[in-house]
Order: sequence, then structure tokens, then C-alpha cells
Amino acid sequence: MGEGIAARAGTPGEAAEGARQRILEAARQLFTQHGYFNTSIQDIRCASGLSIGSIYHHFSGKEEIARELFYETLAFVQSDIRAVYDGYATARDRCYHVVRRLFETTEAAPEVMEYVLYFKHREVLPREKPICSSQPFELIKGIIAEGMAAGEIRPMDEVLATAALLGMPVRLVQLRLEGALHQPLTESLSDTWECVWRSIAV
Amino acid sequence: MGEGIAARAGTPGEAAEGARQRILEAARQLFTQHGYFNTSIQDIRCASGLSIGSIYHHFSGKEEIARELFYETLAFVQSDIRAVYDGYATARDRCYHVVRRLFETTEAAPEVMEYVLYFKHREVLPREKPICSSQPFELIKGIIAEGMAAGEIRPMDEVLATAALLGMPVRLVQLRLEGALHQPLTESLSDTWECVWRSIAV
DNA sequence: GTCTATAATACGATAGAC
DNA sequence: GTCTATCGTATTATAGAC
Repeated sequence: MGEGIAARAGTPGEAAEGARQRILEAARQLFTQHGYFNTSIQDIRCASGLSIGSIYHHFSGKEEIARELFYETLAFVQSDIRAVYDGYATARDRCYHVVRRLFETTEAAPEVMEYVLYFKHREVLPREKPICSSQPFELIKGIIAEGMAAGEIRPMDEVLATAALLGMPVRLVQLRLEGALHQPLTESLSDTWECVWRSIAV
Repeated sequence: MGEGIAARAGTPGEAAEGARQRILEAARQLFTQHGYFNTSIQDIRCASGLSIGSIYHHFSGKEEIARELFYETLAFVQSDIRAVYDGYATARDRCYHVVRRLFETTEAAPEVMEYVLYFKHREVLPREKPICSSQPFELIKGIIAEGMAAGEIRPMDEVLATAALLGMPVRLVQLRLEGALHQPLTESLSDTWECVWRSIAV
């Protein structure tokens, strides 16, 4: 987008958007590193390079920053899964690439995955729906259901199948983020996929 | 554990232990229900029926209460797994009963499982080792390793196999605790076990 | 829009009587 | 061992100049 008008800091337009993003970026990093409750507005101020007043100009408070990050991250995950759904036709391909993207995202943008997995939404944002009943997971359930209808996946409870598909990969992502796995997840992809697909395939 | 001497409240001996336990019980419930950082010492005071001073007499502070609960819970889980290890001989039986106990404990003592799964140890007790590298998980890895040596479990990375064993069941426990599953987990045991064992069996 | 200074409060922890 | 009263501090949020 345009860049001619606002060259100096403090000018309106995308400079303001820049400030917003700087705040969100700093907050995400601090929230995932030290936890939401161990992060003060002062910490966000230091990390973002802005002032308290500026932060309160853009957000109503710490909680709104967390909520904004939550929706941003949810949208990111959702578009990822939708891209897989649209890009492949069989349940097998779709499931495989969901797991693959999960691993790739963990390696490429660990702070995003960290926010998704470790952020205690129930504790910080108790009014939001839990992530497991959100749209991304509904998409996964759809993939599973179509796979059962097509005879690719053994008939069973959809929730069970979803847990079978994501349980092991998510657990590995957690271990990787905790530093318990030294290899990149992508190197374990084929072994992981073997386990996952055995568990739900006909 | 005599009981004759101290009949009135406030008397030393097991009455003091009773106070300790009342504090721990109240804290566990509040921590899992509203989160550690949303629970104040005042809240624990109200729920336990004791006074601030009494709480600080038994514990050095809020963090020590959390640490105490952490070790208590860890010991509980560990003895559970050890009982399974000692009670069965094959990897198949051991793995099955680990999953079974996981489900049974979730139904019988959800507040314990909730504490294990949802308590953000890294955020509250950053100095403790993460639960994944603690003794209970070492026990599981042992079961897996013996199973591979005996030719019951496909040869693969032990960490991967552990994730394959626990990933799906743990995910289902989470869903159950969040209220997303209305059936008791024990009713899904056989289907879950089918998925799990397919994923790691030879 | 951004800044500094400050108000208001909630919290963890302590002191000291009983 | 238990209690009440209180201290010191950290934190959120606001007020008002620029």
C-alpha cells in the first residue's frame, strides 16, 4: 500500500497500523514466553518501544490485546486448513497435508503455534468458545466425515477420529516447542503419518 | 496416625495436617476452576475457612501451595502407572491399562486430571522440569522400549511411539474435561484402544 | 496519535496479639 | 496454630499536555 505520505513517525494512516502491529507482535512474544499474567503493560511498552498512553489509545486494555491475537491466530489456522481442504480431494491427502502443515508451521512460525497451544483461553478469555469447538476444528470434522462416507476412514465417532488424527501430531508439536525434541518435526513426518493413518484408515 | 489426643480444632497433630489438606484442597479446586493467577490468597482463605495468617503458617506463599499440589499429583499419576507396569507383563496389556486408567481417573477424579493437564507449570513453576520429562513419562517410555524389544511394537523412535500411545487419549481427556464430550470416556475405551494399538502394533 | 505523570486498587506478605 | 490489622508494592488504567 502507499508509502509516500507518511514518512515520519506519528503520522496517521499506516503508521498507526504499524504501531498496532508492533504492540500485537510484542505482546504475542511476551505472552508466549512468560505467560499472559506474568506480562505487564509496562513489559509490552518496553518491547514495543511505544508508550503506555499509546497502547491504551489502540486497545482498551491487556485483555483486548489477547483477544485480538486470539482471533488473528484462529483466522491463520483456519485459512491453512481451508487451503488444504480446497487443494486436495481425498481424505487421505487432506489428512496428510493437515499434519504436514501443522509440522511446517511449527518450524516456520513457532510463536504462532505456541500461542494456539499454550494460551489458556479459558483462563484469559473465559467468554470465548474453546478452540476445539471453533471453525478450524469443524473443518477437520468435515474432512473426517467425508472420508468415512467415501470408505477411506473406518466408521467411528467423528470426535474420536478427529482425536486420532490430531492427538499424536499435536503432542509432538508440544514436545518440540518445549525443547524435548531436537530434530525438526518435518523429519518425523513420514513416521508420524504412518501411525496416524494406521489408526483411522479402513 | 493416632486420633485420640486431638479432638478439638486447633490442636496440634493431625488437626494441623487437616488444615494443610483443607488449604490444598481449596487451592486445587480454585486453581483448576479459575486459574492460578485468577485465584488470590483471599479466595483460598474463603474457600478453606481458615485465615490468611494460618495459610502463611503452613505455606511460604501461593507458589509453594501450587508446588505442593504439583508434586502430590505427580506422585499420584506415577503410582498409577507403576501399578499398571507391575500388574501386567506384555506391552499390549500395559499400554491398554495405561489408557484405561487414564480414562477411569478422568471420570473418577476429574480435578486431578484437570490439574495435570491444564496447570501451566512453565508459567507458574518455571523452575520445575516439564511434566513430559518427569518420571511418569520415563516409565511409559520404558514400557514402549520393552515392547519393541519383544517385537510387539513396530520399531520407531520411542518419543514418537509415546506420542502415538498417549496423544489421542490425552486429547479425548481434554475434550471431556472441557465438556465437549457428553459420554463418559470409559464408553469410548474400546474404540480408542483400537485406534491407539493399530498405530503402534507390528 | 503520542507522551509523562499520577490516580486507584488489588494483591502478596508480614507483624504481633491471643 | 490461629487470628486480625496493616504494610509495601506492582499493576491497570486515566488525565491532560503536546
